[in-house]
Formats: sequence, structure tokens, C-alpha cells
Amino acid sequence: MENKAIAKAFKLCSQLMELYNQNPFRTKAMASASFKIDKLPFPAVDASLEQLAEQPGIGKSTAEKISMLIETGSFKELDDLITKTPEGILAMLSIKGLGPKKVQIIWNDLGIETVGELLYACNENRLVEAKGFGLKTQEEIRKAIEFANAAQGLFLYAKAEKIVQPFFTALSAAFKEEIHSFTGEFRRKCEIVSSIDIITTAPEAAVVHFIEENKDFTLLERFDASLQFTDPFSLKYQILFSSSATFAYDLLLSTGSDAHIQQLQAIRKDIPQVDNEASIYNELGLSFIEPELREGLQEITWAKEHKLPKLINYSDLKGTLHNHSTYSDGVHSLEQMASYCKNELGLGYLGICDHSKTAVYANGLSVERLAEQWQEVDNLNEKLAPFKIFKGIESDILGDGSLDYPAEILEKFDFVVASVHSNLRMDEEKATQRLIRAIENPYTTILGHPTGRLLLSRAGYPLDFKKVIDACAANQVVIEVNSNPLRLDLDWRWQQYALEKGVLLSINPDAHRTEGLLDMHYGVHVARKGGLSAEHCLNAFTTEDIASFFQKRKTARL
DNA sequence: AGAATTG
DNA sequence: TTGCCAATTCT
Repeated sequence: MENKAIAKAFKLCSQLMELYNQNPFRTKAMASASFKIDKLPFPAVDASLEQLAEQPGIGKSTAEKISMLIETGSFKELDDLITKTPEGILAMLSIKGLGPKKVQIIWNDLGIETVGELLYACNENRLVEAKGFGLKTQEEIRKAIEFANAAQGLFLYAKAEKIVQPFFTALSAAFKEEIHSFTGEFRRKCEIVSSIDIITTAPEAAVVHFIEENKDFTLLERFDASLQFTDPFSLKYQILFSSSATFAYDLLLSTGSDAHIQQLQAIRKDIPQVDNEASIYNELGLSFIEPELREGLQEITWAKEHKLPKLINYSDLKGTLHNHSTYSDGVHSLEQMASYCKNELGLGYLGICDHSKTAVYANGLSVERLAEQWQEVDNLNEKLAPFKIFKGIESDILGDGSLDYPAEILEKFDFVVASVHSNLRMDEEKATQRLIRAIENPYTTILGHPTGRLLLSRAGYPLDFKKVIDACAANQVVIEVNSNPLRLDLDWRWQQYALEKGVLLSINPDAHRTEGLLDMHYGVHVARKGGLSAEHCLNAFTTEDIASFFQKRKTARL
């Protein structure tokens, strides 16, 4: 059990305590325990009861709850609260805009106990009758419910990967002589997947037996050449049965996308059945197209002219930009982050970009604390050389598009990532103007997570992407590919346009802990979908090249 | 802490 | 009517 899951359980417990008007001090204590656990720099599962109890903010009783949670999946208080709460009420607590107080009113005053009824009430304009609810709140809740409904049955790529990897390994081990491959959305590295598609040459009856032996799985349907089932997470699987003779052809067709296959069929109605994918493309007069690119955008045109981009690989990354530390809301210290980059990942540099002063909720840095951080960076740079820490900041873009420090502070950073964290509900016109003002700021080096979206959780603010990207091109501002699996923002659908305009992209993990740096793998996946090559990726620059890039940006604005 | 919404 | 405070939720 990960710290995040433990923290979530404590958070839920605190919300339920508040829902039932329990002692506010105990409720607060529960919430603060959740916060503390989320910020532990080591996995709670590896710690002893004593080690946990001596952590500031975690006492003996919290430590015991944690160990109970790890052992049994729950603890007494939480269990009792969950038992007496209808499922629909629990679901409401995870809808954005609804906290314990509002849910309490919905439940007690309106007598609504399910999310479906709540949506119905919104549509019938009945929510406005309740105290504390108005038209705007009702509309926000309605939108949040519809967003959550649309996300039903969908999984973040990263989550699906974690779930499915052991299954795929087991399948491969059970049928060692056969060929297996992921296919479909998962093979195309789509940021969201609706099913896990696997193609195999293993005999159907044996695979069915293999699935049936695993009690966790529920068989759904069997067609001629496919088998569908779900797992305990409700993730859907589809297994396609192929043969070694037709494997490449079946793999290509099942990989899709539909648009890509249609475009291939427009070249030749019958796609040739030869023994590997590269040969199939060659027969059609095309260069081999990597699965990630098969989205029906421009890849066929590129392949016809043999002008496909040489897609970036994880191993092309030389360093990492946009990361947090304990100076703001990160879990690991600056030194831990730097050592991990240097020793575990073999990277050449770390850009440290803690939150700026306006982000108080994330412990943003005052000018005084910035000075402290810079001193430590200087010390660490001596100690870890030739490894290099670059002094950066994730500056809030304020409501009017300005950055969060005066020019005399901004000029002292090696680079600045500018991102929006507040006032997320602007209309397209306002949000676009706000971003463009930030892009035009001479101190902005990188535009961070451009839309603020959280996949399967909330839409980003609406933007005129062309205007934003054109402004980046005009001002030589790099655009971040935020690699957090929940963000993956800039979306790959717009990366190709940015690259056409000569904009550089940067695969940024936005890591708040050492392991978060590994999220760059997901950034690479979507950047490949966007057609990114190493030469247009800022953090594929060597330490020397990126240092001179930052220096040039500085001299350019003098 | 600061913004938005509601009362 | 207007302005201001209080409560809730989010980032």
C-alpha cells in the first residue's frame, strides 16, 4: 500500500467525520494526519510502528491506524463510518465542488442519496432550493457529474499499465513458445485507455482455461477470434487470437487507430498480409510508422515522403526540468532529488522549480527563502559536480498574466516555468490573453501545463491553442509536456502544430518526490505521439547546451 | 492566502 | 441598494 493510498483513507475518514458533525478537533487531526502521511519521505509500509509514531504530526494512535490500514485495508473508525454511509454519498464526496458540508445538506435537506438523483435534481433546477447552493454552484456540480460519468470505465495509461503488467508477464510465462503483444490503444500509448487489448498466437481454449483459473477475472464475451473479460478494477481486457502467419497483419489492424487504418486502406483496399509490420508499410510505399504515431493526423503523408520524425526515446533525455523539493510542497529534499537524478537516473542536470510566493497552499517561496535555496544549490553544485542544479521557479501566472516576482528577482533565475494554478474558470478569450501575457514576459522560459487539465477529473480551461502556440513561437518560449500521468499537457494533438512553428518542447516530470521523476516515461510516450524528436526537446540538450540556451535567453532580453 | 459563490 | 462578513470549496 502506497503512502498516497493511506493518505486518501485518512482524508476520507476526516471527511466522513465532518459529514457526521463529529468533534471538529478530531476531524482536523485526521485531516492533518492525511497530509503528513502524504508528505512522508519514505514508504509507510517499510516503517516500524515506532518510526511512524515519532514523525512530527503522527502520534501513537495514528501510527496504529496506519499499520491496521496496511494489514487489513481499513481501521475501526473508518470502517464504522463507511458502513453507515450509502455508496452514493461516498461517491458524492469525490465530485469536485462537493465537500462534507454540501453533501450533508444534499443528503439531509434534499433527501438525495445517489449521484444519479443529484444529476436529476440539477437538471430539474431543484438544487438551488438548498441553503448554500445557487445557480452557478448547481451548474458546476452538474458539469462535474457529467465529467465523472464520461470517465466511467476509462483508465489513465499509467494506472492501466500498473494493473496489466503482471497479467501480461504471467500470460507470456504460461505460453512461452507463443508470440504475444499489446495492441490497440495501449500499444499506441494513448493517455487514456478504455480496454487492454492483447494479441496472441496461443490456442484459444488454453487461454480461456488460463483466464478461468484466475478467480479475479470475470468473463464477458467470446467471439470467434476474441475473448473479453474484466478484472477487479473493472478494467476491460480483450484478447485477440491470431496465428504466426497472420500475426503482423492482425497486429497492425488491431493496433489502429481506425482513422489510420482507413487511410491505409485508401492507398490499397486490401492491406497486404506479409510477415512483419515494416514490410506491410513498405508494400504500401510507406516508411514504417511507429504505433504511437498511428492516429490519422499527418503520419501517412510523412511516411509517403519518407519524412517521418525520428521519435524521441527516454534514453535521449539528458536532464530534467520543473521539479519540486521540500522547499515548497515536495516530499524529498533538494539533495535527495539531485542525488537520485545523478546516481539512479544517470542524468546530467536537475532544474529545481518550487512554487512561487502566491501559491501559499503549496508553501511557495518568499524572496528570503529563495535566497536560502540558491545558497544550497551553490553548495550542492560544488559537491555533486559535474552534475548541475539549475535555479528555476514554477512561477504562478497571476490573474492578469503577470508573473509572481518583480523583474529584479526573476532575472536571477537560470530559467522560469510559468504556470496557472488559480482562477481556472476563465472563458477562452480571457484565459488565452492571460497566457499570452505570461508568454510575452521576457523572463518566461517555459510555459507549464498549458491547460491545467486533470485527465478523467477535470477539463482544462478553454484556450485558443493556435494563438498560444504562435505566441510561444514569437517569443521563443518552450512548451512543457507535463509528464504527470494525470496531466500530459500540452496534449499530443497540439504538439505537432507547435513543432511546425519551431517551438521546442520540454518533457517535464513536475516531480514532487524522487520516484515522480520516472513519470518522464509517460511524457516520452505522448511526445512520441506528438512527433517529437530529440533535437526539439529541451531536456535532451546536454548540460553545456542547455546552460548556453539559458544564457542566450538572458542576453536576448537585455 | 486568495478567489468564487452564496447567504 | 450596497457593502461586508461568514462559510464552503478549490488550488
